[in-house]
Amino acid sequence: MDESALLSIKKFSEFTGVSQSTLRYYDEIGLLPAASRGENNYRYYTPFQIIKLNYINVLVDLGVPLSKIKDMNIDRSPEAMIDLLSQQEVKLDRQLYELRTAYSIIHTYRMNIQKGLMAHNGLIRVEELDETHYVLGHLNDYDFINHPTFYEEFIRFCMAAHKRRINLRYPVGGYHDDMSIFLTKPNRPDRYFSLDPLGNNIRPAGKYLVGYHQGYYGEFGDLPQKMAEYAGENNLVFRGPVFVVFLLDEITIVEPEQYMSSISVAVTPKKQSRTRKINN
Amino acid sequence: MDESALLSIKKFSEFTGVSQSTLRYYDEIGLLPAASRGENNYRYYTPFQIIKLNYINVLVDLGVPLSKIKDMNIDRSPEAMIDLLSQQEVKLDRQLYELRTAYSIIHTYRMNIQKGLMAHNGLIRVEELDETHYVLGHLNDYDFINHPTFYEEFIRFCMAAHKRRINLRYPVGGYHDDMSIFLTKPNRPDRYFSLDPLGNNIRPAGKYLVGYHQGYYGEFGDLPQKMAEYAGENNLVFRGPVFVVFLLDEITIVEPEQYMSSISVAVTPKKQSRTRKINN
DNA sequence: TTGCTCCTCACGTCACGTGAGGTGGC
DNA sequence: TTGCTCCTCACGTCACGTGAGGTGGC
Repeated sequence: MDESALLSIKKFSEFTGVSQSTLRYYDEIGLLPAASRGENNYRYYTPFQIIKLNYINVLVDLGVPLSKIKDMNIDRSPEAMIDLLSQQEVKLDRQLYELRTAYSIIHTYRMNIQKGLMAHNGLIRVEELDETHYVLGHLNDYDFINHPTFYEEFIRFCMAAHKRRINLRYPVGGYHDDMSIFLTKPNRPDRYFSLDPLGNNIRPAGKYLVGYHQGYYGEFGDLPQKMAEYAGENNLVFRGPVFVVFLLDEITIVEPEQYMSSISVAVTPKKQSRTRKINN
Repeated sequence: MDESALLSIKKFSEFTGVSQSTLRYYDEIGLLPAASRGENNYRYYTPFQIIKLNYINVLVDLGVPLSKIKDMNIDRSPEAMIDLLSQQEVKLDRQLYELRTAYSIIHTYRMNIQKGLMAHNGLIRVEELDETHYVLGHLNDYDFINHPTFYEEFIRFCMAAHKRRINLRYPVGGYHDDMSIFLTKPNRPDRYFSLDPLGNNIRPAGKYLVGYHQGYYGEFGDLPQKMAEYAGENNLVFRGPVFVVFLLDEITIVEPEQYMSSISVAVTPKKQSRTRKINN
């Protein structure tokens, strides 16, 4: 190949799509030194180096650090390359897992915010909810301290969560063993839970009575009673635990009075002759 | 909440899983200032700040820059949060695409290297190959320059590839229109191609005669003739283009004499009475 | 005196991007 | 003289991690 085929850094950059500053950097660290230097100290590259740079780009895209690429450059072999590829694949697996987690966090938060925006204070209605996974925290103990409030037990839950490997990246809510307990002590959930999609606990799909309340954590006003009345009027029986989820909280709202939470509890129709539905 | 509940930086770090240096950094940039400073200038945090930090962690995990989190902290609203989540989702989509590409590059390279390691010079055999996608380059012109070789046309292909948006991250090979052309000019492929899985061209699944050659690019010795002889002896007819793929090349091998390439061409049994298979 | 927790300050990281200020040939 | 391409050198980036050297109370 004759000298006339030498490429200036501008041409080389254009042919490869790699910026001039990157080429100078690769030259500086010895990863891809210019083939020669002109009298004016200009860098000149051979077309052959396009292939070399291309190979570097492959490894860069795979997330291999430049220092490792340099090492591989000197000491390469099929076996070493297979090892390197396998190592990178493990890293990619980790990244993929983190990506999936990020997607599901975004999904969960966006759903909650949207529900919060569409609700209004005191709204009560029956909703068809999908299956939801979650992680349950420890039993709350409201006697351990002189002034045990909803919020302080919640802090305790957060403090314990890290040790118990509960993922607090997902929204957290209050869990009452059943509706009668919720009615007597609405601001003292038996436990807290995290809406982790990888959690072992499952809230099954089905009909739920959902009430929405605007205001600070754990203060529900007359909403619990209203929900009980609603159920009575519509011949619904409460089944299983009560879930309190914070749809709009300090993450999105400045004023605590505008926080929005939802209370969900599974319901089934009451068995009685008036409904003519004895065999359901 | 009384003062006794204040947490030293060590405790706060333990409860949240965030390192002390990170906490000092968040304090420094005003993202999460310590609730108070002791007489000895120690940082003290309130348990309430666990929730705040937790919220910061969520956004950090989503890839939001700290400066943006700080802005959101001051000026938050459900709508702003939904916007932010949607923006991050677009970024994640991009990352996911790049991850998938990286996986398929690793897969392609590893397959090639493994095939190269298992082959030996002069090996010829029929293989059942899967469907493969690829991108075809321009028609090579061996008259444009005084000394046109396999390698120099390859360089031209690389130089043109970037402009034609051909992804050179995948392995590249030589393409001959059919076996008769390959037999007359084995070192002058009609085109080059890139093994891009997103390419529009498809090499269908089926039986291929594959020959392996050890040596420098474009020098195949008597392998083309041997492949033709093998086909004749085994009553095989060549169909369609010939693909030359570099299994072991400068990326993995130091000595050019040890490069390994494969030549693949589709084959079908010759229709003749001796095989008693007239109706296939 | 030793050990512990905390502090600040400075520097390193990684792969470049971005000027500032200068050169050499048309 | 102007315009173009190239050069080197220094500094910035982003989110911390890692010492060095010092403090304060038991």
